[in-house]
Amino acid sequence: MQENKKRKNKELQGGNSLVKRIERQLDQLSRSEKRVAEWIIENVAGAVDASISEVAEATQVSEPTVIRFCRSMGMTGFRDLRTHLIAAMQRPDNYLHNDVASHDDTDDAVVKVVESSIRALVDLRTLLSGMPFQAAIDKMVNARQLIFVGLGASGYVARDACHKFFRLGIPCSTALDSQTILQQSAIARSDEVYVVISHMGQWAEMVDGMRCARDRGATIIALTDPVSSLAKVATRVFDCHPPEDTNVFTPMSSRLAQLTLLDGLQIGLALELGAQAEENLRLTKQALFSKWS
Amino acid sequence: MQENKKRKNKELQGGNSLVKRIERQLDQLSRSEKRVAEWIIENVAGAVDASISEVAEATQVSEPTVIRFCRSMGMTGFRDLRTHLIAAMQRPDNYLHNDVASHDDTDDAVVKVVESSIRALVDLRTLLSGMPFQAAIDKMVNARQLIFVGLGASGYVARDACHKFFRLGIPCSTALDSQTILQQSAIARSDEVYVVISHMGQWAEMVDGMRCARDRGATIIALTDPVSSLAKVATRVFDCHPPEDTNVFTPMSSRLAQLTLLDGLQIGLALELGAQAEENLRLTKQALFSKWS
DNA sequence: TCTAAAATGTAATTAGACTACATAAAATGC
DNA sequence: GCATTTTATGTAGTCTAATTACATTTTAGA
Repeated sequence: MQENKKRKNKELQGGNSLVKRIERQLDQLSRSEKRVAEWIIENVAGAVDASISEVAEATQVSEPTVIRFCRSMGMTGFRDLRTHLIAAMQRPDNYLHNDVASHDDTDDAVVKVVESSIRALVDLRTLLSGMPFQAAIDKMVNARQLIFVGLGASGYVARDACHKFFRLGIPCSTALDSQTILQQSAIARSDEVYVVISHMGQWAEMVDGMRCARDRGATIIALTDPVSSLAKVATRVFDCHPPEDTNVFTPMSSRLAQLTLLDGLQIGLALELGAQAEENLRLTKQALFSKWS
Repeated sequence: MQENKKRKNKELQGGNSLVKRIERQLDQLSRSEKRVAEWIIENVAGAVDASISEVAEATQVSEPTVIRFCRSMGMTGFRDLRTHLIAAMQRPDNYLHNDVASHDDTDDAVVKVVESSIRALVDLRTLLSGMPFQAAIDKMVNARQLIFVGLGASGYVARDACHKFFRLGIPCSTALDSQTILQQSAIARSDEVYVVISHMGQWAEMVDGMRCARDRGATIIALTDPVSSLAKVATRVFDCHPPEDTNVFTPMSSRLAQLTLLDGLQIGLALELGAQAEENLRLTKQALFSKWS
């Protein structure tokens, strides 16, 4: 008993993912157990929330068979399996891609949305090393002003970023429509940094404006598709490949990656600026929190 | 010495967020519930393996009291609590590693930011099962209008959501400052749905406005801390616990969770609305993409 | 084709989670 | 300080999930 408990804990914390373990043993299972195994792999997320009868139902198998499957996997029972599944879900690399389909029920769809968002960020993590954070920050440190540029949905990202960066004590503004972009860039200065967010990087007015600003000596940092015309105009490019548009139900997880990337830039800049920026951050937080505490 | 030992123990068992959340609410609990809370904090590892009767036994408290404690913590029940404890156990002291420190270099900091964002979404994933998606969507399906409410940083989330939902063909608007919120809610109707985003759920004007709208029969869907006063006023609550504010360099990953959650709601609603909404989504995408293809 | 072993299901059992209601304690008003 | 309401807690029972024991079916080998 004592020993059992100890072992369980060790496995919980230790590396090897349960999902992979199931996959590995797949062909040593009987037909029914295999069905259970496959369903769980397809549906790790759902399995975590399911009761034994729901699993039995979904796989067209009897309840004892589900338990037998658990035992075959070396667990003491269903409860134990659930424990390990929950643990496995805490490792983001275990999430697989699953498109939302029109026959999905609400809960399935929601789970798929969240998982696709997680995947977007996991993908981002692998791309980080190729991104010019230090170069971008070096430009920002001495900037007179940061201007965040984005049209449509990217405008919301630009706004969010502006709101984040201003808390460092740097003058920040936004340009969220063609007119503003063109006017702003017409008076660009070499000590200004434009942060441009655009999935496609193909809007003519935006590219024109940025080219103009660039010609006037401003720094253009673009979060965009690296093959776009915007990327060609930019001083530095952060590779945000556009969403592959397979499915109308696919959410725009790419904007989460952009937001996170901008979070990274902001934190990086804060570190570079040192004590003064840190103090500014502290003060802006405090200004809100002191309302209640 | 004694205290030192205790503290060390605590750290070992979890610098994890759930334990912190329990600790934070400790003094808002009744005497018996507090005993349960304290036992769990001292004994996270054991609590994971325990059944409800074992917890009741160990704390000298009745079983329903244990369940009441779970509910007080914003969980749906004991099973739910166990799920969260297991999830929390999976990151023993990683939090220390994930916090950006002022001596980090840029690349380290950026990686930490991305990982903490991933963490936020993985946490969201475990919270999903307790969230009233279907109920919220049922209300939205027949709504005359959706009104997205948020102040400050949450305002950006509200805007983003508004922009997402309107593409389904539903009338959508935003209320992003106290004045607008109060005026809007003064004329609320029973066929309107308010979607309110607020970390703390404590801004008096917002809570007042929502109470008023609720009294007039409107549906209030709140993305907020489940123990807040906003939550008490809301028709449905999506548990978005506020960020534990340890560090000025911590990015607001919680807003990523909110955005993702709203993505899920929107997709779920699209599925519920069926072919017409799907067509609207397709058309709005096309309207943008036809510019280049 | 028969037999033994393995696989699977049925039905009953047990235990765990939860609810409704009752009682006790505390807070509030008079 | 007593009555009244509110809050906190426990008791007993219900319901559901997990598990076991046993029966039936399927499969593999002689």
